[in-house]
Amino acid sequence: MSSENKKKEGIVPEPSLRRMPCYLAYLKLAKRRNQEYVSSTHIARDMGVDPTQVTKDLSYTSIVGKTRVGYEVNTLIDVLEDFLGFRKLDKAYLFGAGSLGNALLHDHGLDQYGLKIVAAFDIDPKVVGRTIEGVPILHVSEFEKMKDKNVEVGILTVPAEFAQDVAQQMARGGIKGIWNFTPIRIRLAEDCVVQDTSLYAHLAVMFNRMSNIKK
Amino acid sequence: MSSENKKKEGIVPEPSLRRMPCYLAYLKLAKRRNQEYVSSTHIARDMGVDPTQVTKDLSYTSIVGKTRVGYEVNTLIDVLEDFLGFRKLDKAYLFGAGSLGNALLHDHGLDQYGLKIVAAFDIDPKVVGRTIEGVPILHVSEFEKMKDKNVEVGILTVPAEFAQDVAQQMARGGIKGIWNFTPIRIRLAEDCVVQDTSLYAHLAVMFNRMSNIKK
DNA sequence: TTTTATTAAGGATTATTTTCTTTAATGGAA
DNA sequence: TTCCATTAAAGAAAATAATCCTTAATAAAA
Ligand SMILES: NC(=O)c1ccc[n+]([C@@H]2O[C@H](COP(=O)([O-])OP(=O)(O)OC[C@H]3O[C@@H](n4cnc5c(N)ncnc54)[C@H](O)[C@@H]3O)[C@@H](O)[C@H]2O)c1
Ligand SMILES: NC(=O)c1ccc[n+]([C@@H]2O[C@H](COP(=O)([O-])OP(=O)(O)OC[C@H]3O[C@@H](n4cnc5c(N)ncnc54)[C@H](O)[C@@H]3O)[C@@H](O)[C@H]2O)c1
Repeated sequence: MSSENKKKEGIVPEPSLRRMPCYLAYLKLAKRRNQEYVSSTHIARDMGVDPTQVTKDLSYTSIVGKTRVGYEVNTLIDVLEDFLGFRKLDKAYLFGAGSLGNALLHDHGLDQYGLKIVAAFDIDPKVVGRTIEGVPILHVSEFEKMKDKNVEVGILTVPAEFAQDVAQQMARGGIKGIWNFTPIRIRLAEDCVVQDTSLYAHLAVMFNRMSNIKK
Repeated sequence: MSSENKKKEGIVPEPSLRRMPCYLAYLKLAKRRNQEYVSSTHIARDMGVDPTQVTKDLSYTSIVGKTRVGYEVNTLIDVLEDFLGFRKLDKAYLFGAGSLGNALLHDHGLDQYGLKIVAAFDIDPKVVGRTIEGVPILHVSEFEKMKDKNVEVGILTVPAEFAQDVAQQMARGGIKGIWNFTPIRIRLAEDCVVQDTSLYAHLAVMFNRMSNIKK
């Protein structure tokens, strides 16, 4: 009888999820300052957000705060990292070892946040066969043969015109989550999550806000 | 009498701004297929969004659609690129030439979307003085002396603990828009825009949605 | 011990964003 | 020509998210 509700219940709003890594970063700085407890009031003041928004966001996790004291910093860090999936390391394939793909391959920061690129795929003979930062670049045709059940995340950095096709290929190959850096909206079956991260979109917002200020 | 309203009026909602680069990408593909006109109905169907959302979003620009026909593809591309600020090239400084900063320096895609990194700043003697992809890496102390009025955009890729300080330095040096890749919420005066782009936030959302599907 | 100030948490209210509905226009078919 | 199907655009309604308000708890001060 609650199966229709089940869909909604347990669903965390995207705005809240997006703020959580910010709280995490703030807490890590607080830990360095040897703070044992930190209250939503202080988090909110320091971060320039609303205090009740902080408690609401954190209430989606299992953390319980102490009245008049706040949240235990160490516990909250653990809870958040766990909740956000930053603790376990997900293996990922990268599709499209071009300019942006190369940039991501050169970046070591992601390892600390639960993501490890184990192989890259491309079609350009000039890059296929090479190795970047220890990650082999294979031809996309190799992907079909691999079917590694341990790799569920795919990073999509191919040119826009191939985005939809490659995404479908990824889904067929068992990829369950696509981190999509192209500005294309991917249409796929329900069992594959597509997370859009358009850098251009952020640039567009920044340019617009800048021109607003100049009146 | 309308000065209180002036603040609101002309303000484009962030969700709309974020969708616009997607429309642009879609239109460029349509142009390649030699489509002269494209309607909101078709854009919406292909992209998996609501048709009225498309018209609402596009109504923030100067474009006017033709009843029963749609929008002229070429005009809409021009209008959108102009509206989003992708036409004129903004010069940018990069602060923090570490793993992510290097990645951005190696990436040539941004040039096409209105952003050109002309110099990078760091404090690490191991990188200061070097050149990456033609971009010189200078010591941050050099920034103070430069005061180049033509550079209004700053890219922030320093470790979290220095983010606030470096951001303040940037604002003092005349930077009007900070593209913030750190997970820290920057607190600054009103005349400097801060655009947060936390890759971790997107990862967090993707991991969460993936675990939801697994039930 | 009593009071005070601060807090988490839950519910109510307000603001924002999305979706639905209606209207008027118009190219193309009959 | 007349009708029909499709569209942009504007306004209404619904859904979602942010903010405000209240309550109960409790450390610290008096
Ligand atoms: N470069 C950026 O700054 C940037 C920023 C945001 C988004 N993007 C988007 O990311 C995507 C890639 O951008 P880029 O600048 O790296 O382009 P790019 O042309 O440098 O790289 C694309 C790579 O994908 C490969 N490729 C093409 N078809 C393929 C296929 N079927 N399977 C696997 N690989 C294939 C190409 O050989 C090439 O190496 C584009 O959609 C772009 O819009 C780029
Ligand atoms: N690497 C990633 O994948 C990634 C993704 C998202 C966000 N981030 C964020 O981006 C930031 C940088 O990450 P990273 O992995 O590149 O770290 P990093 O340590 O590799 O690079 C940081 C660089 O900043 C320099 N620096 C330090 N203090 C400075 C100062 N005062 N002025 C100028 N430069 C200074 C350091 O010398 C170093 O070169 C962090 O805040 C991180 O959270 C990183």
